[in-house]
Parts: sequence; structure tokens; C-alpha cells
Amino acid sequence: MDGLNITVSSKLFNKNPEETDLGKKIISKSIELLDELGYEQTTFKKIGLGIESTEASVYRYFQNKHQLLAYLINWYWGWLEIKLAQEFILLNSPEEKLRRAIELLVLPMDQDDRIPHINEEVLQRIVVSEYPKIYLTKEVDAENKEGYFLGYKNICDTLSLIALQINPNYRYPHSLFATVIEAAQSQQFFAAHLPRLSDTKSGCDGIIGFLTDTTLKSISA
Amino acid sequence: MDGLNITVSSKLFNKNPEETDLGKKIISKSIELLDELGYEQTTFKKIGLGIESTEASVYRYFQNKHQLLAYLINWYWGWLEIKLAQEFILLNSPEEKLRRAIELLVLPMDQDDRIPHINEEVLQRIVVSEYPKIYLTKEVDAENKEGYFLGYKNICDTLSLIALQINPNYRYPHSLFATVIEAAQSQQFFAAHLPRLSDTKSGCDGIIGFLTDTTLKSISA
DNA sequence: TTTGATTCAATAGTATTACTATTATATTTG
DNA sequence: CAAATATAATAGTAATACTATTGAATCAAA
Repeated sequence: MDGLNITVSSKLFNKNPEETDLGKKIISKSIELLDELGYEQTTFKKIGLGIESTEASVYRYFQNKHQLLAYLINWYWGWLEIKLAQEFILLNSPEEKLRRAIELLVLPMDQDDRIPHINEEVLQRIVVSEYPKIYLTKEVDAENKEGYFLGYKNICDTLSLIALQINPNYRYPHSLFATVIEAAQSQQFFAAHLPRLSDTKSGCDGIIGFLTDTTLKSISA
Repeated sequence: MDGLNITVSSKLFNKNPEETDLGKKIISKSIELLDELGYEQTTFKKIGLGIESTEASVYRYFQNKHQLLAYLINWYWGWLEIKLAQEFILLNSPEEKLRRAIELLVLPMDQDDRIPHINEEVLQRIVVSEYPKIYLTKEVDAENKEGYFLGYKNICDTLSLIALQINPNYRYPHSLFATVIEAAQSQQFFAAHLPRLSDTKSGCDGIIGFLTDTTLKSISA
């Protein structure tokens, strides 16, 4: 677990940014700028400028901004899956596992010092603010074949199997966890920006309470 | 109900497109192009060209593409609210009302001939494919003050009050319906494009079943 | 009915963005 | 040490988002 590395499909980059210093700088600066400026206002020119390199160099690593975002978000899901697996070792009931999974989806992540060029807490904010943009496009079918959404689908599958341990007759496990994962993101966004779409004043406890309540009631026979 | 008109906040346009023939043509062509090309590939130039007018004329009605999308989606929510109110007249229990509301969220809408320049069925597809893009921006707080999201918030409130009739102690009505409305959109999208995030092979019945099941179980004490 | 004001949409721009072809400079390899 | 390769910077192009200005049409008073 020391030589920790998250694998992201090679279709998600031109050249693997993990392999070079410049690549890691691009990732690091991208995360910073996406959080600060948002997806629309972030450009490869600004990323290049921010690391004292050039726009064209960023294009050597990623075909376009969309692919860069997809890479980062897949990295996040890969990371979350490892976190889940680690936590599940010590948990013995499926209900405990689902409760903990929901917490991990919502609670801020703490920085992992083994991966200094990626700030997990900031990356999580980017996922909250930008996630649906990677699939809500006309290219979704082509990109799906390239593995753009594998990270998300894997987590959804994992949680579905746990839910079926609780109730093997539950009919909608994939729909439920796709919904719960999306709600984990959107409820964080709504609590901060559109509070009438949420019942949780501030903090994560309310969101965790809502998602846990909905999940466990839905699964129950 | 004959002089039917959906009111959209005047902050959502430069000049009201309902007031002129050119405005209605812009709306009509926008819906067509957003459905056909998607948000990213739709431009004011293409809209102008498509109605034998110009890019600059479209800018007279809408400040930018983002405002145009927000206008259309608010129009959709306004429309849906009228539909809900009409349907609720004949329904007598809160549970029936929620069931019917979920059906209306998911089932394709039929064209209303009183509003010939708006194809409701196509507009619904646009909502499914583009909806989160109107709030997932850095301008969300400013635009929220301008009423960009009123339509959505109103529907969410309406359904919340009905849920509280079933169980006055339910703690998360706004979160629940924000989640259900989003899931109504995203499950349609997933069923069509990312089937591993859904349990419903095709058609609307599975999605309606899932959402109804989740909603009623969640509200129950 | 003419003058002036206002509305409207088209022309013709500019600045920025996304992306690419080419070249110069390292680095590696034989 | 020379050839081959990899890498990143320069210098573009095309398309996009948006704006300033102009001319035509409409309307309102004088």
C-alpha cells in the first residue's frame, strides 16, 4: 500500500501525467484552477501559464479540457474505491458498510501525503461542482466505450452487491446507488448555494442522515 | 386556461421572446438545435442561421447561451407546475398526488397545440440532458438571486408539503424531492446511455417504479 | 405631414478560446 | 560521438462568444 497508485484508463490521457514532473505539475495546477475558477473559466493556457509552461505542453498530456476533467474525476473514484476497501476490512455487517460508504462520500477527505501533487479535499470539491459535466454530452456513448465512467460504475456495483446482502429481493440497487451518489454531490452543492433544495442548514451531518435514512428504508423489504 | 401563458422571470431574457414572431422563432429553433446538437455545439450563430436571421438578433433576446438554456428550463418547470395543479384537482390523497407527480416527471409530455412554437416533448429531453448545467457554475449565487431557479424550487416545495401531509415528522422533504426530481432526469439518461447505473432496461415503468418505491418508503415513519 | 425619437435587426467587427503544425532543444541510444 | 528519439516551445488557424455601430422601420407629437 506504500507504492500506492490509482490506475486510470489510458484512454483518459494522451501521455500519462504520473510519469513526469511536468505531468504532475499539470495535474496539481489543474485541480487548483478548476476549484478556483470553475470548469468554464479554466483554460489550458491558464494552466500552462500557472506552471511556467505553455498551453501546447498541456495538450501533450490531455486531448482537451473535457478529457482532463474526466481523468481527474476517474482518479477520484479510483481513490474512493481504495478507501472503501480499506474501511470495509474492519466492518462486519452490510449495513455498517453502507453507512460508512455514505460518510466517505460526503465527508471532506484528508490529504494523503504519499501523493503530494493531488489535493484530495480540493478534488472532492471539484467532483461536487463539476461531476455531471463529464457525461452530459453528445459524446457520452463513445466515451463510455473508452472507459470514461468506469470508476463511477464500479463503485455503484460494489454498493449494489452489499445492498443485496441485506435484501436479496431489492429490485433497484443500481438505480438506488447511482441516485445516492449523485445526491451526495448535489445535496452538498444545494446546501451551499440553493438551500431551499435541502433541509440541512450546514455541515455534513444532515446530508449523511438523509442519505442513510433513504438508503436503508429503500432497501428494506 | 385558454390564454395559457407560462410566466418566466424577466431576469431570464433581454427582451421577452413571447412578444414577437422573431422571438418565438428563436425559441422554437433553439429547442430543435439543443436537442439535436446538445448545449456545447449549439451556438447563437447556428440559431440565427436556422431562422434566416442573425446571431446579433438572438443576442437582443438573450444575453448568452446560458441564459437561453435557463429560460427554457424555467419555462419547462412552470409548465410542469401547471400540469401538476390540473391533475391534483381530481386526486384526493397525498399518496396519489405523489405517484402522479412522479409519473409526470418521467413520462413524455404531449405537445400542447395552444403553444405551437414550443415542443414540450423535445424540451423535456433537453431538461434530461442539460439540466444541471444551469446551476453548476461559479455564477450560481448571483443567478439564484435573479430567480434563475425559481421554477425548480417551487415544484420541490409543492411536493414537500404533500409529503408532510403523509408524515408530518419526516425530516428531509426538500432533500428528498430535490433528489427525486434529479433522479427522474438522471435515471432516464442512464437507462439510455449508461445502463449499468440503472436497473430499468427500457421504458419509463421501471424508473417510475423505482422513484415511487423510494419516495414512499422514505416518507413513511 | 413632417420632424424627431425610438425600436429593431443586420453588418462588421474584436477578443478569446480550442486546437494544431512546425521547429528548436534536450535526451537517449548505438 | 553521431543518429534517433522524445519533449516542449513558438507561432500559428479556425471557431466561438460577444459588442459597437449603422441603417431602416415604426411611432409620436408638432
